[in-house]
Amino acid sequence: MRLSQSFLPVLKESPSDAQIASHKLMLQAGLVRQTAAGIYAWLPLGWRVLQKVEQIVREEQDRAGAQEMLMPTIQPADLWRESGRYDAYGPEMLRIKDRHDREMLYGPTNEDMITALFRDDVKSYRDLPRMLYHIQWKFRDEVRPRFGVMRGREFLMKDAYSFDLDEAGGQRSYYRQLLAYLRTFRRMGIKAVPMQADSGPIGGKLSHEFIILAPNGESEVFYDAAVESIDLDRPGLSYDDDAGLAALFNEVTGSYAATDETHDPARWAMVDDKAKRTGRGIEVGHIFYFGDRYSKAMGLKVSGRDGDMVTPMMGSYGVGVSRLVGAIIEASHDDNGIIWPEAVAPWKVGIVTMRADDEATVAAAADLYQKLGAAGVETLYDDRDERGGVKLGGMDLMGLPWQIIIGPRGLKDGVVEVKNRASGEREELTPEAALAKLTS
RNA sequence: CGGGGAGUGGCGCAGCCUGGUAGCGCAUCUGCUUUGGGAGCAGAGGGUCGCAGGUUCGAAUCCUGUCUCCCCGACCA
Repeated sequence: MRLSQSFLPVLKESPSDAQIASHKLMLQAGLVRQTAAGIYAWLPLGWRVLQKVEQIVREEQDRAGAQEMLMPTIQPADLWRESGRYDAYGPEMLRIKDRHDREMLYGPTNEDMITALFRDDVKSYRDLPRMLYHIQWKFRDEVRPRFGVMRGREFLMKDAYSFDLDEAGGQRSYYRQLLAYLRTFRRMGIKAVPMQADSGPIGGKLSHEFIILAPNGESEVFYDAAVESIDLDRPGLSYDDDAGLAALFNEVTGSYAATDETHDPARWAMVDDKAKRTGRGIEVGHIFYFGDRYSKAMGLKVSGRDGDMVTPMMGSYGVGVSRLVGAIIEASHDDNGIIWPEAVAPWKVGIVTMRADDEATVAAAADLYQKLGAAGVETLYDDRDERGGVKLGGMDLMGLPWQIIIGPRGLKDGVVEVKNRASGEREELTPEAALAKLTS
């Protein structure tokens, strides 16, 4: 992408609305614009990142054996009456009426709908187990949205649902998602710690939330460093290996990890002092096993092996996709701007010309831009007629992992500068060497 | 929902107390000079001061109502 032809509005000062780093940076670097309280438009830069995050989530769900589908944002109220949640769900649910005065709502989640869909077409134990997911916008009319996209009213969420014949099967599905989540967050280049969670109003026995550590996190966290070093690539750990999955689960639950809500000082005291880790965190995922809570209420039954009717056991597994974008920034930035982990960066490389009026500079930049593109490296080329400093500041703010800085001074010696955003390291390389380095 | 704060060119703000017809920085546009970490000079464009009433000869400014946004708390992916 050539910056001169793009819509990437970067602000010199950050709007006064924003309070925390990620929110400020998202506005300043032009990722989002607020449309109403807790509702955001995603501009090209933010949208690219959001899609990267979404794609990682999607790939890991697919690997775990879940099938993607798409359910609507608008749902009929009657669906929620069936599960008994329509009246139970508070004012966070956005209730609307269509022109025929039918009661509708903008979905805050989809357990009810998926249960109905599954019920209507699945009749036999042979069709179980199944795991389904979709990535869709949700709306929860929070009393007080804040922190930008981390606590918005409208948000993009991946929610998966598992259907199993019995509790053991449900547990297996849960373990699979646990592994999928650990792999998902690791791929994004962030540290997300699984913590035993209170399963809350949904009810159920198994529940974990995944917390990204960030100084501005909403809750305080306490955990044993051992949970950070779980090997996810070891032999025997696969989605088809029950023993391996169970071992993983034991490893996760065997180490103390809790937020302030569930913190147990007595158990905490038993953790080795050297392994104790505390800090603040942001919840980016939550997995639940809730058994027959919805299947029972909504009459989901299948014929069992012996001809009897069986009520499937369910679980649901959420990832706050849009929230993750904010959370990643919260966990990865400095005074100059965002520092994207490469896996979610909007572009891998940014090219800056220090002198847009120097022919050799522009030619070298255009050549590198073309070659990087041909090699499949996502590159943003700042070809604007701006001063070097302005462009460098912009690059730092936008946080692309690599910058190639090209100017007459270096070209005189046949080199360009390659800068790593995260470490700040700079190297002077020939354009060919720079190309080789960034395409390898 | 309780408590606090704010709405004035695109962004950040001053002006309001003590009414007299709107200003500053940045951004934008034009020209010239500049050019390796957010340039200088000269000029230009852009605002019914959130909205609605009221007081007054006159309202950004005073009064009433209303909407929106932000912050703290309670609540949440």
